[in-house]
Amino acid sequence: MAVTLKDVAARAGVSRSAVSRTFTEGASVSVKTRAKVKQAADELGYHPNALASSLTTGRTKLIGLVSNNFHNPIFLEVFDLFTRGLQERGLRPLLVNLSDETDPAASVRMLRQYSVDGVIVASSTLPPSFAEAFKNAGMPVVHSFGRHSRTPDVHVVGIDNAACGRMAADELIRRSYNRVAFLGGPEGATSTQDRARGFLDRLQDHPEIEVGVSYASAYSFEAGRAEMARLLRAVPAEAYFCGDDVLSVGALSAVQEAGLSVPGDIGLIGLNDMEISGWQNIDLTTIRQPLAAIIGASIDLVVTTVEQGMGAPEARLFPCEVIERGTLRPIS
Amino acid sequence: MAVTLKDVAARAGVSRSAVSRTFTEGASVSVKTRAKVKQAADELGYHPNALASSLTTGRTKLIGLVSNNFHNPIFLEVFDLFTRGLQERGLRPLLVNLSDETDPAASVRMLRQYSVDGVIVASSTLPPSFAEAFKNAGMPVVHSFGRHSRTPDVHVVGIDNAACGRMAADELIRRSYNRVAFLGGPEGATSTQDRARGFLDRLQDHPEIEVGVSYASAYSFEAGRAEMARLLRAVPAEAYFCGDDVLSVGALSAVQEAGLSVPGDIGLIGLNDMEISGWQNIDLTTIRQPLAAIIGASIDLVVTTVEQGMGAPEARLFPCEVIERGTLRPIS
DNA sequence: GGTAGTCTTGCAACCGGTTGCAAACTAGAT
DNA sequence: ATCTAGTTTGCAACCGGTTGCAAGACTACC
Repeated sequence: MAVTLKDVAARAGVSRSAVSRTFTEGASVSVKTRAKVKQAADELGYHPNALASSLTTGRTKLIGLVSNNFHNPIFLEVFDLFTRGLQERGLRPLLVNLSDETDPAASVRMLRQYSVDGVIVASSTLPPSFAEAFKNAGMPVVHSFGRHSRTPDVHVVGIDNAACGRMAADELIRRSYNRVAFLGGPEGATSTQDRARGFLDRLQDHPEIEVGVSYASAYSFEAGRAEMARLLRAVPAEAYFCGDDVLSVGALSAVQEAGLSVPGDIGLIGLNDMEISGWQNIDLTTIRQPLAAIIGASIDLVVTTVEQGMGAPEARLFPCEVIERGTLRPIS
Repeated sequence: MAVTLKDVAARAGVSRSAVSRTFTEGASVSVKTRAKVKQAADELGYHPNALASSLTTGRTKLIGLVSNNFHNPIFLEVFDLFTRGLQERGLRPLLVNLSDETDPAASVRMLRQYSVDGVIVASSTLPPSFAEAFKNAGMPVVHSFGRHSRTPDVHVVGIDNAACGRMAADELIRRSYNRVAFLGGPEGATSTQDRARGFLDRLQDHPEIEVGVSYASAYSFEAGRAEMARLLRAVPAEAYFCGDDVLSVGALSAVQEAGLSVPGDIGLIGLNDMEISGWQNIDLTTIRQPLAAIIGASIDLVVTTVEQGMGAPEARLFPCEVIERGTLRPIS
């Protein structure tokens, strides 16, 4: 059925090696031979089998793309950028969904069986041990959206979550809110921990401002809505920094359902700047993660790790910016 | 670096064939040998290389998952369901993003190079020729969310778009709207054409109702918003059937920006029931596609095609249901 | 103990490529 | 025409597995 090297070789009247070399960058073939081979290949519709060649070259050009975030709309953008970025570099994403997994072992095994060249773990909720499991199995790995650490064990690309927390605090301080709070994602997520830390740190300099902290059970609309509804039953803060846009939208919904207005009664600032946040009927003030830069850097990093081996684990962090829309009151 | 058959064979004191057979379902190995091999394999941390074995077996367990829909939130759910469904069956999704592609040739070549066992084209906007290109290259293929046709050229799984159009029309008729309209996606998308057809067909039975049709330039929030804004500058209909939820939300935004209310001034019914549509601050009345059923059937179909070859092309269509929320006026 | 039938096993060839090596060829210099 | 250096080429071994085949081991039965 499929056309192989041998067929092309026979048709072009050359050896199999000649055909192989014709399709190998930088191999030694004469112009004449190459032309003969090319023509025979075209006539037969031949294309080299990437998997067969991976056997000898040790490269599959397959990159495992591992995530557990299939409910946060931001991840559709993430997948879009990853797949395009990888494709542009001639790499193929092998997608692994570990929504239900708590143990990396199965994924490690699977990606080893497919001899992926490298692995990108794209998640802000998976613990560092996941990425490390891949590293320990000898695979080049990058943790995107992972935790910033001074001494990372694997390459990490993302944002400085604590800095974002401070940025959110500054934004609320500038707008003279007197009672503010952090509405985080799951308490166990490192991203939430770091954002909370930065937020609270900065507010320590302002003892006149009252500060609260609470956590939603997940990074999801429903969790944000439920937590805000709970908060509204007591005396709510004047403004909330939500640990993620999807939480913000949930919170926004709860506030509106309670008959209160945003930003009139309660101010909200999120984090991520997902596409939906810019929709005019959401119009969320938020902190934008430079997604494209993060993903570009993740791919670069995994590629150089594949090519040159892993040097010292690196943390590449990108600065965020406040996107001002309509959910915080204006600066007075 | 990696542990191979040979290493295990040496350690267990058996031939390579024995090791291979130990890991092959239904092969003939004695209990004793199997035990020896298993132990040696465990000690060495051996796992068979899936790609190497694919060379002889002709099966990679790789399924190409091809899409161009990376901006409609519904597709995050789609990817979630596909990846989980494939994983459960021991298959791996190789993701192909052809957002910018107009020509299937490159994707066909690439998926052939990786010897995928089958291909799933998941898109309601790609023309049938894309799926056919894979079929013509000899790959088992299923077009999910593709066009229903009495004589399909490839397997198609999805919904009966014309029936959905009729369903939307019925819903508007039941609510006694006198001036209704279809607000479609891109005019070239088969899904939009069919939905329009069903909608208009049904309304032909009601000559007393005034009917309009217009098209947004894409299945996107912004396109829906722009088109609705344009419509509002003239005399708008009383209720719109939007060809997709993401269009509906855009339209909703435009209506609200114009200072009008939904469903007070204008009614909206969408199609898809994406997660966001259920968010309380969107609360969109819509027609739900049974996503899980469609995706399950797509996987089943591609699997049986891989195993038994492609019989007559089949169209599996699933019924939709109206999800009543808050964007149509109550039945009077 | 002998024999037929069934299991198990290793050999060797093969899947579709790549690559080190040495032979064959080419071109240039003398 | 001869020699040298550099290219091009095919052979054969290899990547990590699978599998048809025939020989060897085992079981059961007479």
